[in-house]
Formats: sequence, C-alpha cells, structure tokens
Amino acid sequence: MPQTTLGTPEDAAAVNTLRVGVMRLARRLRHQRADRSLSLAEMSALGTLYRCGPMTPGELARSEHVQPPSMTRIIALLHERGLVRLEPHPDDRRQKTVSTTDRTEEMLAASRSQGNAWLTELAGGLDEEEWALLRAAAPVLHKLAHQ
Amino acid sequence: MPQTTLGTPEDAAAVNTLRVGVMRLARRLRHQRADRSLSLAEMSALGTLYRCGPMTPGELARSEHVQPPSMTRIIALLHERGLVRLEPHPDDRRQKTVSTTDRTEEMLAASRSQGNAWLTELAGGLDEEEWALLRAAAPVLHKLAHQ
DNA sequence: TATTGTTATACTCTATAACTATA
DNA sequence: TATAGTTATAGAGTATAACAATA
Repeated sequence: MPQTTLGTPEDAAAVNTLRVGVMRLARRLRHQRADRSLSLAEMSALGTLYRCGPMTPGELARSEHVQPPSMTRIIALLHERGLVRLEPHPDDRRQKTVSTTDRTEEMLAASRSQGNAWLTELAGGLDEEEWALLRAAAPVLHKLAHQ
Repeated sequence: MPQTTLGTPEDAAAVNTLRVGVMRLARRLRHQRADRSLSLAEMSALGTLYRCGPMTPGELARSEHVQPPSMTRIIALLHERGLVRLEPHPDDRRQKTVSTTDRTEEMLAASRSQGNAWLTELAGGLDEEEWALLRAAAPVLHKLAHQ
C-alpha cells in the first residue's frame, strides 16, 4: 500500500503552495467557461453523466451532492436543450434512466477545448524547465484529485 | 522572456490532465472549508483584503469581480462579525477604508490549516516518488495560477 | 409502509436601477 | 455634472416540506 508520511516543513509548505495554486487556477478556469447558457451545476451534471454513463435522477443527485428537487430542475433544463435523453427504467416504473446524447459530446468537447486553449496559453509563459516539472506532475495531480 | 511553445501531443495531454485534476481537486477542497457561516464570496473578499491590504469598497468590488451593491452586503456582514474594520477615507468623505482585524487573521489561519490538513491526508495516499514529483511542481503551479 | 421523483414554497446570493452624499 | 456607496427590487439557484406514484 503506497503511503507517504509528509512530516517535514518542506512538505507542509508544498501542501500549502499546492492548495493555493489549485484554488486560484480553478477559479480562473471557471471564469473561462465556454457556454454561459448552462450553469456550473448543469455542466457538472452533464460531465458526470458522460464520464459515468446512464443513471437515474436520484443517483445523479447523490453523485453531484445536490438534493433531488434540484436535480429534477437541472435534468428538465438539459432535456429541453436536447442534452440528455430520458427513458423508462427497465425494472422500476418509479425511476427513469438519464443518458447523454450526441449533442452532449459536442458540447463537452467544445468546453474542454476552450479550457485547454486558455491553459495552454497561460502555460506558455513558463520557461522550459518549469513546464517540464509541471507536465511530469500533471498525472500525479490528477490521481490525487480522483482518489 | 521565458516562453514555451507547448506544441507536442504530450503537451496537449498534460494540459488536459492538469485542467481536469485542478478543477476536481478545487471542488473537493471547497467542500472542505472550515467556517460554513461565511459564504465563499465573503471568505474570498476577506482573503483579498488580508493579502492586498486596506482598500475602499469599490476597489474590493473590482478585485473580486463583484458589483458594488454586492460588496456593500458582504462588507456589512463581515463588519457585523468583527472581521473587518471601517474607517473614514483620509481624502474623500464619500469613501471608506476597509481593513482586516485580529480576528481576520485567526479566521484565515484556521481555514488554511483545515484545508492543508485535508490535503496532507489525501497526499499521504501517494507513494514517495509521486509526492516528490508533485512537491517539485507545486511552486510552478502556484506561479502559473498567479501570472 | 418505504422509496423515487415531482411540485410548492422559502431562502441565499447576486445583479440592475434608483437614490444620497460628496467631489 | 461625475463619482462612491447604499437602498430597493428582481432573478438565479438551491433547499426543505408536502405530495403522487410505485415497490
């Protein structure tokens, strides 16, 4: 089991630097988002649905840490825009299955590429050595965020 | 002038990995915040005031990308809690000077240490080599976020 | 009787418009 | 007449409570 101790003052300083950098960069990235016609919560739900596959409204609400009535609203708007498909649940007639559509993928791809373009330009201000360090650490940051 | 090109497919993949990791980690960190009695906007304004020093309500509104009436509300609440001091502006009687108090620093320190503790525990799940990579990249990420 | 999802309603946060005081 | 800040009011977005349908 990979477990690190992180006891030194250098470790503590790095954790703090990492936290501040992540929060600020995320805030700036959020301001960059492409399609202003969808709220953050709507975009996020759509992304989860795309990553994790079809699920019921209740499951999606739990995934997004949102209450069921809020998810009802979000799904209604996404459905209206043709960004999700709703189908009856195979086993339980109370539930539904929410899934993505072709337009979802286009939409998310556009959003991703806009964020990446902005970040690429920002990273262009680093020198070669700095970028090499950050590039090497990117997969670790991703793993950290998802564990 | 340090400028990198970032043209390779590996660069593009790293940018995307970085973006996803940063966004997700920031979202999880936000859920971790200590004092739930202050909103995100209130915490952020307080942090800016602490980092940048005393300023007028208008300056603070511009810094936070918020409209003046919203800042009026935020400042009123912070003042009520003893987290900011309000003083007449030396030159212009229309303006005020907003500054931090002793309680501000305590408050921000508590918030920082809670975030760091959570992140330290999470980073404990990495192995030594991964943590070494991330620790080395932390100052670069910070620089990127602030440039 | 418990669970899934929806409707009704209230609260929080933010914005725009109108106003007051000062420059 | 222009500017700094406030008050009044409206619009998102989310939550809790009450309800309908199904298990």
